[in-house]
Amino acid sequence: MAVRQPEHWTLERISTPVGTVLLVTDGEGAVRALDFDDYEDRMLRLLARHYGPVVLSPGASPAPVRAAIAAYFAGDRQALDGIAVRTGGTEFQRQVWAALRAIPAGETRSYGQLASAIDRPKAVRAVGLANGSNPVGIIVPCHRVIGADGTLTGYAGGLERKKWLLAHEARA
Amino acid sequence: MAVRQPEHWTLERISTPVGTVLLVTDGEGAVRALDFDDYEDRMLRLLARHYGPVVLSPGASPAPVRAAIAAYFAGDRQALDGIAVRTGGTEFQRQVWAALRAIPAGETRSYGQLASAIDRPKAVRAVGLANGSNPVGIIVPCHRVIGADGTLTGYAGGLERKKWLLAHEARA
DNA sequence: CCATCCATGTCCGAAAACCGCGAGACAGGG
DNA sequence: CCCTGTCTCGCGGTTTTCGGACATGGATGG
Repeated sequence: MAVRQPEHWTLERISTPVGTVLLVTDGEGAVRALDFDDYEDRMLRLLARHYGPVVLSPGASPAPVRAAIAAYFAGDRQALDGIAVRTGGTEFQRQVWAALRAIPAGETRSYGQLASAIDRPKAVRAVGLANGSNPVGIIVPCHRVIGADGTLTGYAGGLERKKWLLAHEARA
Repeated sequence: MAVRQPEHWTLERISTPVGTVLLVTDGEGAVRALDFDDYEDRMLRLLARHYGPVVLSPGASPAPVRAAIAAYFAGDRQALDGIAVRTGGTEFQRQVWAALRAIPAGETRSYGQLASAIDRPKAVRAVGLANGSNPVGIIVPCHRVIGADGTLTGYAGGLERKKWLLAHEARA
């Protein structure tokens, strides 16, 4: 690792029914990270790993992004679909995260199904790992992946939130 | 490791008495790398390590830099002193490389002396290593460092070139 | 004079550990 | 039987850890 121009991005704290979230957007308005504020250190660690030194300045996110998030929590399940997201990560992780966005709100998939979707039917645990290191929570819906037997298994923000999000998407 | 805006720099091939050299300069005219063309792959590897993906476009270097290099080979020993150099690397490596530029042309230092110069008298081998991974040959004069007993020891461009450069600086 | 040992920072490759899984085997309880 | 819970094991990408190599040189002991 070494010296490199640090990235300069914007950080906004947004209050939601599942708690305050941290939203990081870049100079072009794309979302780089979204996490819960009680896991702030993890988010920072992840950003550092993917991009090296990063400078975050508190400030307002692009209006379309804020609007989409508000709409989602207000009940518009598909409001997040149009948001531009840009991530680091390995080729494999990007594939997994891309596949996540293809799961429609209101539905779920098992880890195995997801693995098959990216043509690596046996890389089931690896998919779990990649899922767990998704830097853009909620928008990239890692919460829509559950165990083959229907168990919620795990969630980086706590199972309560996973449950809430799934219920929210089911009722809307 | 991961995605990151690639840097865009200029690459020029320059013919010299010690063979063709590759000169990389950034948008602000600072030298980022200089190596011999028979070690091109090593230079690219080093750039990649320090900066991540880098795009090099063949083109002319800034006039002052070219002039300085020409003057140096024509016999003006101190012509390289004013050239702006910017490097990656760890804190330790940067200290070593900075100390190198302080060695006047026509003189040499031992690895031990160099180590003492940066206040780490025992980090002798480490200095050797840092020396060997100097990305900016000739301008940052790693060739002016020799063994405590006067042996030339090693040089990333081959001992012949080290010998030639030292003789050149001695005779001018 | 020669052989050995050690300090020191960094890189690189190999190996091991880690897991947000899931299928199959088995034992109990109704 | 059927359903459930528990255990075991293989899966595969990523991260972490560890050990060696090195552009040296001074001290020590034969």
